[in-house]
Amino acid sequence: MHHVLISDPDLADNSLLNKMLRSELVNCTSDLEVLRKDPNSPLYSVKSFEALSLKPEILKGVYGMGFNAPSKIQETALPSLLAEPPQNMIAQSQSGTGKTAAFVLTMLSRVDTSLNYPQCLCLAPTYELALQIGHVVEQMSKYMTSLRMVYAVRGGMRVTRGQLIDPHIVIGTPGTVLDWSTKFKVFDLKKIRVFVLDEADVMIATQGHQDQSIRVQRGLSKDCQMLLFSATYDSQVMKFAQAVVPDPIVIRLRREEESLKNIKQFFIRCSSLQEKFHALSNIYGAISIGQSMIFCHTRKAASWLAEQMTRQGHAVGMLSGELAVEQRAAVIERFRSAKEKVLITTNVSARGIDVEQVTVVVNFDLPVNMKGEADCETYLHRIGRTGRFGKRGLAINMVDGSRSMAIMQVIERHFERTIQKLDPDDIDQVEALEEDS
DNA sequence: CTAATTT
Repeated sequence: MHHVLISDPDLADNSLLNKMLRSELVNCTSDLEVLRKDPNSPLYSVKSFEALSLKPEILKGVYGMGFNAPSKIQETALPSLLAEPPQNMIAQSQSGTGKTAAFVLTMLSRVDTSLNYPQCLCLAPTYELALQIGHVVEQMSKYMTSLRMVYAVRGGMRVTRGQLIDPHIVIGTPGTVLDWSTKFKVFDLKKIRVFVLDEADVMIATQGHQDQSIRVQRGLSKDCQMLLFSATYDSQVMKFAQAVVPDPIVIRLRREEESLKNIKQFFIRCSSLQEKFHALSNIYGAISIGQSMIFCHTRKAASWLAEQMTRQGHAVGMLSGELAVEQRAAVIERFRSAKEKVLITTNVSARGIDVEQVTVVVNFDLPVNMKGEADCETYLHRIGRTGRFGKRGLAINMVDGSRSMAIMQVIERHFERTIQKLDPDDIDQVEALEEDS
């Protein structure tokens, strides 16, 4: 039945879509919390991509990516994302649950490829994340032959002041997008119909990219659909988000710690930097960890550690903001294709980066904020690089001294999950863990 | 120099 309907070109029509939504969809799942302006209006959930009456070429792209059925967040978010009139959304869902596909699907559904100007705009906090989102756009739009996309990132395409660009979708980092839209005027923010903020909490946080993201947002038309996605929003940021986004549907996980269920967390107590390095070197010397990411607090620490590990004979990659853009693309590509199994990095890779083979995350330095306090949001994002899509993962925290022990305990209490002690000399412990996970 | 962002 569905297939007959999909082949009908009229199905792109949203009034038909709405009819279908009302007749075929069931109530939303119980572990998501949904807040709306009018809590009495019906809310729908969808169990198949067919039920969304997507354009056939988009549906083909979705299946071509190996997606068979909507993920949990997609079940609830997609009907609202695609409904007419467009609705704004603030969505929270754990790492690796299909947020990117959800908003890319929305952009592709709303774009009109017969109009040769940008209609969808997506902002991400880093260069690597912008590339990753772009890859999802490319795959999902494989059968939309006339669709064009462009990256607005540092070191990317050069533009000329006043010379309008014609891609339909712009993916970029905040500074470059702001330059393109306001300084160079190569596209009109007023013509954007879907605006996506990925990793939205860090994009609007005072200590993050707030200025540039909000300046872009203020240039948008009143009726532009605004979508905010992230795995985490601290209460302040959520409050600000709700003040900035008009009448949003808010979809949140009821329990944050759900996302930690499949990740085993450990700590190793050390007394100095040298000791941390030796403990780390022991771990990597004794066992073959699939693929892993090691997070450091500073660029300097990351390049120092990479050098030390290399000297010890480990093949490692290093990624931080001190690299040139071309180098960054090369490093992430080598890591993705498992040419290098270990990536030593900073918070530049804490969010969003999706490399399926990553089974271990090491916090060589625990994440702290500007004030030197535990940064629980970043912790969750970092260890969320593993255990994606319900797979098991391992997180190892290197603790040196009482201050970092206190930081770890704050994190432990925040998530109400025990972080077990690991003896750095007892490698068998780790091996057993690895087999487990 | 916390990290990221600022073609």
